[in-house]
Amino acid sequence: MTDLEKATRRVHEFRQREREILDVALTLFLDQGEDRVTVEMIADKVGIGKGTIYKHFETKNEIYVLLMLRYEEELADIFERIQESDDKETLAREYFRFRISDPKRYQLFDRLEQKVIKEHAVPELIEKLHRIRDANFVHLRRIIEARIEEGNLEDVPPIYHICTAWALAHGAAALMESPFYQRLIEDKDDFVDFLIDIGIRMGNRGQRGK
Amino acid sequence: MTDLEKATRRVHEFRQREREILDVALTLFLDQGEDRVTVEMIADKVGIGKGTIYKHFETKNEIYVLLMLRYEEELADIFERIQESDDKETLAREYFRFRISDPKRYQLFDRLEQKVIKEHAVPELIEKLHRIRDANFVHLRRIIEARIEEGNLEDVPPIYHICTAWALAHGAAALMESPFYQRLIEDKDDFVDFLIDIGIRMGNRGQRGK
Amino acid sequence: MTDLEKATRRVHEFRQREREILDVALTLFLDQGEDRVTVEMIADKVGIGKGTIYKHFETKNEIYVLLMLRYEEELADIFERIQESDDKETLAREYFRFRISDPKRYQLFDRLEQKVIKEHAVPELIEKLHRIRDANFVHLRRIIEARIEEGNLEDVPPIYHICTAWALAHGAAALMESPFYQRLIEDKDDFVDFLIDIGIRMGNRGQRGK
Amino acid sequence: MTDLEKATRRVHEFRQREREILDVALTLFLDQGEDRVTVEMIADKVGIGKGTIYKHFETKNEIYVLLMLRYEEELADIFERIQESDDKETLAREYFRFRISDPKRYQLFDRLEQKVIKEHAVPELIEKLHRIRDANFVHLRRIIEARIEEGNLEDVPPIYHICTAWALAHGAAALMESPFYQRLIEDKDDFVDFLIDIGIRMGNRGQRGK
DNA sequence: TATGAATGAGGCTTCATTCAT
DNA sequence: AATGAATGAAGCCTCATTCAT
Repeated sequence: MTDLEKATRRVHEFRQREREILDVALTLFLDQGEDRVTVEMIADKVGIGKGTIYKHFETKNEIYVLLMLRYEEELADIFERIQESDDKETLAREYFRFRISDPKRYQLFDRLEQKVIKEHAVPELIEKLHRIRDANFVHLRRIIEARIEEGNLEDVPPIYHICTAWALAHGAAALMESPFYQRLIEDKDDFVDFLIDIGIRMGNRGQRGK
Repeated sequence: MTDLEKATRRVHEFRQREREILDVALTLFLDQGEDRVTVEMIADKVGIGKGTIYKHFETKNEIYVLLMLRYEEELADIFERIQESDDKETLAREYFRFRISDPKRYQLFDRLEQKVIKEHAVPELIEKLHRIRDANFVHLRRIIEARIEEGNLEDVPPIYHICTAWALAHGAAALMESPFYQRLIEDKDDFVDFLIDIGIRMGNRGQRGK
Repeated sequence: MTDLEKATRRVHEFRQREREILDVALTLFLDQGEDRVTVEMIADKVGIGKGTIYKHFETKNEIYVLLMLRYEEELADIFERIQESDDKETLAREYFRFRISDPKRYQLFDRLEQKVIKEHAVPELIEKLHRIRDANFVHLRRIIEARIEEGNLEDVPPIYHICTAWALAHGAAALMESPFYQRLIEDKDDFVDFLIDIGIRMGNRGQRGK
Repeated sequence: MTDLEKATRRVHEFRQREREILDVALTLFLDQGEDRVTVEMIADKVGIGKGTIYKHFETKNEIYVLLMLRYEEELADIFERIQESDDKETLAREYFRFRISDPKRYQLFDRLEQKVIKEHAVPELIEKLHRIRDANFVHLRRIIEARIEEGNLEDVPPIYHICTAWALAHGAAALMESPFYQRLIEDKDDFVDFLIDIGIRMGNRGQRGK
């Protein structure tokens, strides 16, 4: 094996470990709440020393943001893959399903973002996060605009439709987790179908009062 | 002044101070985030000693929940006042407006509830909180049922409509706060009208695909 | 009723309340440990205000010492009553029985005395406590001396016999409370008889190695 | 130096520091009373940070119990070393001397055990403490049984003799510390000899009233 | 005289981060 | 590069005592 190969492999292993740390951190955060999870717990579960974590990430806040970035990139992938699809509804449906499917994770990220922003921590990463979201937005906006042009969606600024969808998805994620509301819904699958249906049609033309 | 009057006044002043503490706490929590606000900061701003806070509330968690209770009781008042109204839509509209009007507060409470529940703290108060919510629910449900009977709303379990509305309101509250989405909406009032309109009609009969 | 009578009665009620406070304090201390019992708890159980306690006693430490004084005075009463008795052994036996009979109380006082002395609190009361003990000592010493003269007890300084008896009684009190040792003794009454017997005879002449 | 050696040395140093902390804690507890000694004071005297203490011990209570464990293990060592000795009295004499020799320490532990048990803290360590005591007991019991068989000790359950000895030793330890009794004994050594002698013979056959 | 709200010093504990090895 | 012992700021909470009414 050449030195180059060795170096390459080392870099690869380093990245691999990074991913592993993030995976473990996410699991623990979801399980116990980010406040109860210490850096040491993460290190222990990965099987490395606490100091090693700090070779990969500057602060705990950085871990938070990197997890959010991963999430947003997954979302970007979905957009990418579906882009070409002719089905005008699939995108919206996928978007909702992805966002609602793992509400705990989404809620976690929501909390984390608020916390990190409040502390003005890792501003460059936050910047990057917002850039990716912007990009994802562009995709959404294009779809919306097309559907408005076709006369399917009410002709308001596209951002209105997007934000409304975002709000419903966000609220739905919270709903799923709420122990209070949870116990009042018997057939969860049926309800989710109902909700998604509403989400998809709620901005349709002719749906609001004339 | 009789002894009784004195005692009554003292009780009144005690309650007054309690309210004052809660007001200050809420302001600080909204302003700086509950984690950054220490009990001492609250005491300082009220102009009392740290220990005095603990004459009124057992723990910081109790302050959290009492704030949430106040919120939910305000909501109950709204329901009470509107109850008799004939206007089938007013209730829903008021509900949305109240919930969306102060999103920061709502988000705060959402975070607090999750935190308190995770720590299994002050379970009796949490219990009480949920009881009040249950009561508020009953009002909502009655309206929904009436509108379904009139044939205005799609005939699914009323809870579906309620939860969907809850989700949209919750998501809307979050949306308003999101620094990211915020900067993309120019005419906020117009958008809120759009959103509330959607909220009110989204479960209307005949709106979903046949 | 004359003013004098009124005043007398008031004084009497005041003393009565004082006794009541001490009774309640003792009960609570024995039950929950002096550290866990707050002045407020005592006031609540007596049914008076916290401030009232401080009309009767300067500090919590004073309550401690007054309880110890009561104990030592009870002991003095025993000595008084038995004084005239001819039975040379009764006194010693009574002494042991009294001391051992309520080990929890004795242990409490032991702890309290150490605490108060360590803090150099209420030195006059501590002084008084020691004076009463001295007086009780005199009684004990007289008996011991008489028995030595009769040739029943080994002829060492009387204080030796007294201290040894004190030590055994003290240790016995601790023993009774020890959860560890407690479970190893089946017939407690039988053991106490054995112990008292040993206590009474342990300094008898001719019992030590020649 | 190999990595293994390094690791070994590091472990050794860690244990060493642990011992150091316990030593300092004991000194301070004996000197000023456990309640007046804060964790910070211990850290300061050892010359380390407050947080470091918590790398070694979970709570202040754990420090308490570990000190007690050390004491009980020293006792076990004494038993171990003397085990083979033929001298039937040496064990008892050693036991008494050890227990009485450092009364302040013994009293401290007694207080600590009561406190820790009352708070239901570190139950596993308390469990372990009791196990060691049980083991020490077995040694004592064997000796006692042998002496009963030889006809030297009164034939009552061996536990009676043990508990009586325990009580006397415990009481003697308290006695030595009592500022009150202390000033009445002039020749302390002579008295201790007397006491130990009594301790050793007090259960001898034929000593109780026929 | 009785009250009880107010006080604030002081204790224990947590944990993100640093740095010498 | 990896480690993990050390750090110390910071937070929550307790409670004996005071004092104005």
